[in-house]
Amino acid sequence: MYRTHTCGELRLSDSGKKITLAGWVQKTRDFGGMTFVDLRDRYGITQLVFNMETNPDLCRQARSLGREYVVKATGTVAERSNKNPNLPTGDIEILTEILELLNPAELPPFTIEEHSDGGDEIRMKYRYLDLRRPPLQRNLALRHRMAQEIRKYLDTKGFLEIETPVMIKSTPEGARDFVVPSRMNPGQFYALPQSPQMFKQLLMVSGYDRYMQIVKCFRDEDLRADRQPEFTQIDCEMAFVEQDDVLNLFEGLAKHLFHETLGYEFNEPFIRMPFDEAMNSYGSDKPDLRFGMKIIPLKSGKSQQEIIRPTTGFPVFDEAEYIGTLLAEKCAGYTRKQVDELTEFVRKPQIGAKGLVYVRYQEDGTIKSSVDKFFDATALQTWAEVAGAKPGDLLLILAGNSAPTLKALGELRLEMGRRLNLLDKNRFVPLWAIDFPLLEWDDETQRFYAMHHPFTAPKPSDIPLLDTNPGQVHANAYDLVINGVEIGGGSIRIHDSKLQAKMFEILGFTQEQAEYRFGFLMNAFRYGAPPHGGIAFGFDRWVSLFAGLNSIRDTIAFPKNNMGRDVMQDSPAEIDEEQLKELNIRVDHKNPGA
RNA sequence: GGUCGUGUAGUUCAGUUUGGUUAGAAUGCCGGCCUGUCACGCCGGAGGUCGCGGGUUCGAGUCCCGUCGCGACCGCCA
Repeated sequence: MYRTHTCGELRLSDSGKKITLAGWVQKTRDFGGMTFVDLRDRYGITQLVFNMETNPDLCRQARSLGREYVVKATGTVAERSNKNPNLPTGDIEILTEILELLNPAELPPFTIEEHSDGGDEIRMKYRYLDLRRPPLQRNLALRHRMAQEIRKYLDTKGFLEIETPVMIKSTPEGARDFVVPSRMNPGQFYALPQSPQMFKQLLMVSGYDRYMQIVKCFRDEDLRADRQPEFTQIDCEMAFVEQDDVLNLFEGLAKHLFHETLGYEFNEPFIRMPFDEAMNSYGSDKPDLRFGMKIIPLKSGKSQQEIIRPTTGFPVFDEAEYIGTLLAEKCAGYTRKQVDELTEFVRKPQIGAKGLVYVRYQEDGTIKSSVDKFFDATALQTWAEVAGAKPGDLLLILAGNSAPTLKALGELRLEMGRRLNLLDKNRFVPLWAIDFPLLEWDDETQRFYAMHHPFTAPKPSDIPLLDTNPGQVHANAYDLVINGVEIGGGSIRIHDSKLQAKMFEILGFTQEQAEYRFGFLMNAFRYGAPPHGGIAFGFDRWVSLFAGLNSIRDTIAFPKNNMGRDVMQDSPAEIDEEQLKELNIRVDHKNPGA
């Protein structure tokens, strides 16, 4: 028997028990006359004690242990004379009688403790060592807990977990596919699913009216801190439901998860915010509602609003399609340097604003701005009033074309939120973003693309617009957003094969193309498809949000870096000529000799 | 495809702005001492292809060119 207990469970009440522990040596503290060894497993740390007087041989053996040696120790639980209040097992120690070395260890390249001294790069290379650290173990345990609670909750709601294939047919829309060659079908390829979208809709046709799956999905696109080439979705679909049914049920799931894993309660229903409002007030379709600071329009063609009048000789404003401002409360005291930093921030190519106009509503009631040359005090006063500014506040104004300016204001709003410390990691403000546009126009290819995916149902009242003004059609689509993070999204689907055919037509598919790619789905819809809809959540993101992480990498046991490489395995890698031959594949390197 | 940051001891970093003696610190590691530590302490020691290649120079960690790795972001991600 290797152990009778774990390293995290023994307490004062176990005193006198003869026990055996097994684990890794975290640290030895050698005092000459006596030696302490911290023994670690994933449950905790227990101190072993060795005394030169009682057993010199054993004590010398303990001294020789190195970090991360795997050992087994048998002894008696005893109360410590010096207790350690920082350790759950700190009231006791093990008077060790037998010490068995199960396996020595090479010196690890970084310290394996709560806070390692190693950087990201080396910890990724030795991921199996990093995973020994408590923070990683907590993250993976949280992930496990959440997966269990998701299955538990959805099971009580009658969902069946059904697996769908991983090798499927490539679809042209959306992200790039990862592709798998077929040896038995030379020249032909499977694709890995970007999501089980069509399969879950087919399951609805097949009568499995509540489906769920925690499933890997694959997208061959450039990566970010919150994007991996393979990631996990909580994929769900329901038949005979309307949008409200879906939102209500999965709001229940979200509340269940918050309650069970964080003990966090919501007493109010989640806010439901139309896409247009999110864009106009927050410059984002995933607003962070942990703080206010809404965007206030000062000039907007759409709303006929024109607080800022022309005739000023200030072309930046005169020529702007849109002018908007943020009210930064109590920031009138910002120094020149701070304002310059903000200007620099909005001028970064990623943000793309040309410049930043500020208006200080000073404590003494006077107003100062960077455009005093062009506007008199009365004009500035009007802006301040519209923005609801009080003495001591600062207005930050951007101008330009509507969409990019709103987006830039949204980024500036988040930057101010960070600077003013308004982003509390322990507070969660969810919302449902609803009423998304069905289609997005792409200038480059001169065609519409589905904003969600091509199976999303238009709002029934907007269907006539499909012929006259497709860009104006709204969809029965929705996103769950928490703290500015898109946690999940879904839609009510088209279940009518004629309407689906029309969608493909609007998206520029010929009938043949649609038939080739989606024929099986359209066929299925002819045999009695129920009205249905669903949602999919980014499981990795949800875990990282709950764990308070900025990256999803540490919610995944073996993640890839931002080039899609596994630096531990060193994958992807070349394969043997023999393998290629079998697959009828010839590699045409862009850079010969690579 | 683009922007920005970064690469120096096992590890985390300083040194690079302004080229100049033997490249430092902390931590880890090794040896010695130490009977109540738990960030143990004290004494001693080892440890460097300054990412790689080229160039400028009497002289390059430092300047220039190229290249590679890592990270963040924009584009992209239905």
